[in-house]
Amino acid sequence: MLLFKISTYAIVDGNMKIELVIAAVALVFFIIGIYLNKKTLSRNPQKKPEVDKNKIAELGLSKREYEVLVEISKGLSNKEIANSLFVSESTVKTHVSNLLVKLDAQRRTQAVRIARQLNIL
Amino acid sequence: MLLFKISTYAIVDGNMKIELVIAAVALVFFIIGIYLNKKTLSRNPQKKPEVDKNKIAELGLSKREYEVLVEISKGLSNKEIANSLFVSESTVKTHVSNLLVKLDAQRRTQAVRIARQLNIL
DNA sequence: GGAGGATTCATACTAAAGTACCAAAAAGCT
DNA sequence: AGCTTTTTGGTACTTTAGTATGAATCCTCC
Repeated sequence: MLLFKISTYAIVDGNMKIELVIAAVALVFFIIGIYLNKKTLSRNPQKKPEVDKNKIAELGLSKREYEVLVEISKGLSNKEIANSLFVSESTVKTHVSNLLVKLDAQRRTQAVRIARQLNIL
Repeated sequence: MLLFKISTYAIVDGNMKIELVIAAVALVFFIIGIYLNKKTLSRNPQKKPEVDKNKIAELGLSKREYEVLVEISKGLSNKEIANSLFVSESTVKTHVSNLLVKLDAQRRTQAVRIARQLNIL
């Protein structure tokens, strides 16, 4: 609107060709159109697959169980997970077992797949 | 440009307010700007994480080995993979072993993770 | 038609994963 | 403090995964 007013004044002053003024205004608004459009599109660019905390709670996954799940998805063995979480391998196995039941999975690989589909990874 | 010419003629006919003409032209080009921008952005909308066939070849993964890899990523056991590919479990094990070496993975879960990072899944 | 990779399968073995069951701390909650 | 869930860990066991090795068949390419 401001730009529009300015262009109007330019005409009132009136020593330029009208076509030029129109061309200039058109160009300016053309660019503004592109600019605004790009901005709105980049504001929410991609629906980032964020971790769905609600679903985690819904499944009854405890904090520790979820941590183990994350480590599994990294491809770690039970022993490696035990080290990274500072617990025994027995503990990890317990968590894994419970986790598989809650995710309705038979294997850890399947657990990862299901977890991905549920957007909790 | 066509639109521009038309608007010029309208002025030559000259019985409308100049401000209105400018406003109209501005609006039209504004919309055109948005439209064109949206079109170019939707032409290549999202860099879809497509399977990188080159990388598969680069790793020396055979057709069958890759198929096994895909089944692994679905969370299937060796026995289940054997059934789905109509081969024995022994064969699957062979493929898995070779596949792990080529992907430089120690476990199938790790293979899946690496494969994802390489965009071959 | 022979060379070589791919696919198939087997046996025998080791390692890892997973189950079942139990039980003691630790942490939260009211 | 008392109750509940979580976290921890153990033993014992079964199952699955993975390795090593060897070998037959199939396919393709030259």
